[in-house]
Amino acid sequence: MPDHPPPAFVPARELIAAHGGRVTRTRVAVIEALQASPHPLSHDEIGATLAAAGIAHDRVTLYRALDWLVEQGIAQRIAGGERAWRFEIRSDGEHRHAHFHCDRCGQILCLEDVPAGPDPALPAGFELARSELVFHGACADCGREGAKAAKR
Amino acid sequence: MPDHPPPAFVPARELIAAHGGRVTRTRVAVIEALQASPHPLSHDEIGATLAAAGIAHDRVTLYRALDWLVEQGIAQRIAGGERAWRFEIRSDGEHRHAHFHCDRCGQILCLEDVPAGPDPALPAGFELARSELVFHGACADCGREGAKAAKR
DNA sequence: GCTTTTAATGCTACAATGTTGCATCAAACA
DNA sequence: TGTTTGATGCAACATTGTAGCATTAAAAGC
Repeated sequence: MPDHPPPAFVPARELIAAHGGRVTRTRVAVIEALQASPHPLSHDEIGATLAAAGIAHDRVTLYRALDWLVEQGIAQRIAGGERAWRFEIRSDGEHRHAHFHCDRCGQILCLEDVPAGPDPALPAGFELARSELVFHGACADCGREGAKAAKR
Repeated sequence: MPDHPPPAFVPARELIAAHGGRVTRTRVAVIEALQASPHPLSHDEIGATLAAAGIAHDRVTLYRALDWLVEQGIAQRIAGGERAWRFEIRSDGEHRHAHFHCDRCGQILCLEDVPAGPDPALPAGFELARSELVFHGACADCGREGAKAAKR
């Protein structure tokens, strides 16, 4: 179903070094996991990926690695329908796009074709840093099964 | 700063009864708190309002009261920059508008003039339930103080 | 290659937010 | 007024995220 033409990503090691950070197992693995995924990943999912790759890691370390990536502009956060954040890699020059959150399975996917929209006219004194456009509903897989236990 | 012309809200008791729910202190107070606020309130803020009004309440009860309001379409959730949800009353027939989240003070306010935008063309099989357009940055108050401890 | 420096890591402990189960209470209705 | 059952209040727990600090190892200098 993911129909992304895989972008030519900058190698993780270069990306990290270019931002003046130390190239560590954790960071490399996190970036590669994000790059390999067609949709934004949660902290939990990334942790599972690292574990599957046999890379020992601590919950806190992962939080901090992700914080650093966001801080550096390498990755970005998307607020899903739950409390947890999702993360996706920020390909340089890529346009900001909207996201779709499936309220049943919780999956978030990128709507590459839907731009995040124009900047609004904000009241005086307000500074705009970024915008988030998230659509909610049921994805094709969940929608087919009819309205089952759709909470929230 | 809030420049809302206060909408003529349906009295809380009627609103609850119209949805087939029991008219309880908690629900009435929650609805009135939301109706009185110019911006979406967090669970915590609502709890504080109830406490200030001398209405005994339990954390869980408040969660459930809010769940019910959302379920009934009386209120709606907005995902802020933190984990916690914000709630606002849904005036009937009101247009969906965007929100602004101040990354410094955490406040969310309504951008009444900014529509939530047109529905996107979703892949086949997808069902759209609602959309959320949230802008992030610094509000006028926080922006004036310059970039202090602006994390995330 | 070896040493030094300090950024990252991995613990532990904790805070905040939200959920589940169940006994009790009280709103609505006869 | 009594009955029914939706709503509440409590306790216990789950999840997500943060703070402090000792230890490790990446990178730079020798």
